[in-house]
Amino acid sequence: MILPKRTTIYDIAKKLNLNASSVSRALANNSNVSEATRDLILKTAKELNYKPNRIASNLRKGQNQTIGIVVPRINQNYFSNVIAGIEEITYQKRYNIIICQSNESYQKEVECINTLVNQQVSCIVISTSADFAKDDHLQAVLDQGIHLVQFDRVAPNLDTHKVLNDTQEASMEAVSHLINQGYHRIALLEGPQNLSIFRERKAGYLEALRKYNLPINEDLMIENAWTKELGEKATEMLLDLPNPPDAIFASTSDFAALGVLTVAQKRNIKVPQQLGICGYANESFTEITNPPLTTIDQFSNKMGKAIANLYFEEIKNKQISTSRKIVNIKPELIIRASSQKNKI
Amino acid sequence: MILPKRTTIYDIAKKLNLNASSVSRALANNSNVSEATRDLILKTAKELNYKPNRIASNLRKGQNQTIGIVVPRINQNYFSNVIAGIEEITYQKRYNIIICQSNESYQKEVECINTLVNQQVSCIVISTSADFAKDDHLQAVLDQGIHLVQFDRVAPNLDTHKVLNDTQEASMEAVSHLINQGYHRIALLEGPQNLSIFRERKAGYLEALRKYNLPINEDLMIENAWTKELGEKATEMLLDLPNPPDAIFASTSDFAALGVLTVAQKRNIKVPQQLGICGYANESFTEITNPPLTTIDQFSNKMGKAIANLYFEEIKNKQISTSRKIVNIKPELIIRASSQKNKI
DNA sequence: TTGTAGGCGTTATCAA
DNA sequence: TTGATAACGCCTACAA
Repeated sequence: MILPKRTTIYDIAKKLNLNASSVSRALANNSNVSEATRDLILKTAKELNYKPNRIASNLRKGQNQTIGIVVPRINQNYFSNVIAGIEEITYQKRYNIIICQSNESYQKEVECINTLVNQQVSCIVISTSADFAKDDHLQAVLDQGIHLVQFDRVAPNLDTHKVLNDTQEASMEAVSHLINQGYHRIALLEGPQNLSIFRERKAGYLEALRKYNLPINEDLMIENAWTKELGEKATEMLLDLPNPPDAIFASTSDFAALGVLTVAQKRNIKVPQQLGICGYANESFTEITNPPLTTIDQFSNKMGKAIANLYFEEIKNKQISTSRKIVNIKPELIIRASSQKNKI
Repeated sequence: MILPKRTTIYDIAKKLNLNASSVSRALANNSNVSEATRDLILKTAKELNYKPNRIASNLRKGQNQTIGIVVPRINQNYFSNVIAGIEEITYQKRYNIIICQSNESYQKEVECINTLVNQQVSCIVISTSADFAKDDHLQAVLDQGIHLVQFDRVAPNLDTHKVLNDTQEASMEAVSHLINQGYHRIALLEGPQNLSIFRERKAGYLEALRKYNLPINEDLMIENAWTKELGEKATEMLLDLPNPPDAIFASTSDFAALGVLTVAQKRNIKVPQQLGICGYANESFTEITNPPLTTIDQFSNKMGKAIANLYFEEIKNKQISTSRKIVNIKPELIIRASSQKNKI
């Protein structure tokens, strides 16, 4: 492909009988250049339609004004909102973002990290894939001298900057709310327990049961129920129990909660009278189900902004090895009709 | 910030008493290097944890293996699906994507374009903002020797590669379907008419009315009704008419259609018996409203893949000025209960 | 205030 | 098959 040659600082310099370094200084607009020549340079730069070559600049300066982001799926509400939040801040700071998706595969996650390292990004922001196994690849990022911020799904044993939801407390609150509404046999839909966030949500559930002296029943805790379909299957199982639950906390996602609701409607079980439901994530559809779903808002957009701000304010100019900062965004229980037995 | 120095090809060369150019050749793994030395080089590269510096490589090669994407909002279902589709392909080709959002602002769109041009991306993929005014900034991209692919919301007068839905035909089909279901006073919720896709959707609506010899009524066409709230307001107005519509085609979005449904429910108007509804975009929630919404699937993920494939197969190695390719992805009418009066 | 020169890490060309 | 060298476009000591 033949590209029309771009104008460089040399072209500007030549036209004005100046040296390229003067042009560089003028365009950086901080150093010592006489006002006259600076104006002249800026004027001809515009005339010649000069666009700075960031690649060259980055190579010279040894850094890329870019933040790399790795998420399981770009087109999942939660993650796209986090990304949008990050972008809002990075844009103001004239940083770029490069986005990769791991597709919930550890293997691809490793490859994504490699790409970003090769691109010399200044910082990598990551939420790990579901089949997260080891954290060597993340350690390697730090070893390469690249900043690392983990969010949401984090490697618990790796001491890095993190932006988290207090997911255990939120789960505790949700289950406590169900109990206070008069539900006493509360089932749990669990996510993959290799991810700490799902372990924490389970811990919150157990904590609430203990707090209210309710029995802990293994039959009521269903593993890996984190899609609508798996939520449906789990619900079928639960409702077929000799002693079925009177409420289900879909700690994995609102999609699972939707699965619960679907099965309840199919079986003509009244929600919330006969079955209470609580989901997780405050997906937009939870408002419009019938009845609307109680759920937990994670403030994904705010998390994104927190991640970016953490980088610019606390991390950017520090050494890799110092001071890990943990930011906690408090999630919020959104109480809707699907769990309000008392109100009926 | 003090970075631990990365290993370069020189480090490898020094260790092996070779020249950097040999190392470069070995790593590029195509040119003429003896197998023995190549193996040696690859081995020590791994030992020294060598990571290629893509920035330097890109500078030297005068091209960035990166595609820049500009969309109104990252966290809108349609766009995040398109992006996910693009990423699937670019990832295989070892390209990166840089994503910017214009936030529906023309001003920010121009700035995004500039950033991407400065980053020397190989190609810019764009869907314009709602207050799209001029296409100078897009023309400028081409003038800079950067490939341009427009999708969905395109500048109609700018002759570039485009990936489109045949939105007029889809609208025509949708309205024809409503007519065939027995609705005869069909209202239209319009999007901003400065965007060609919304003009086309209106054209499809008018085409269907003409085809079936139905009168065209200005009162039934509501401008700028493209959010849930605006959809609600528009519906209130329409239902207050002396001669209200018996169906509403929310050509702008499913969110607007949801607004229609909300107002209908509030007024105890039965859907689809008394009011037919059709939305646009096949958002995930349309399946679970009560009744489920008839809508149009745009195959956003497929569009994303088509965009990326178009670039790699048709554009990448050609000159900017030659052969504009237009790819049409046929959208599909998804018929659900909200428009099926006949079935009742 | 301006000019000179060297280098960031690669790759491409030419010569050996 | 390998080595030497220049160049991609920019920035920054240092000298003038």
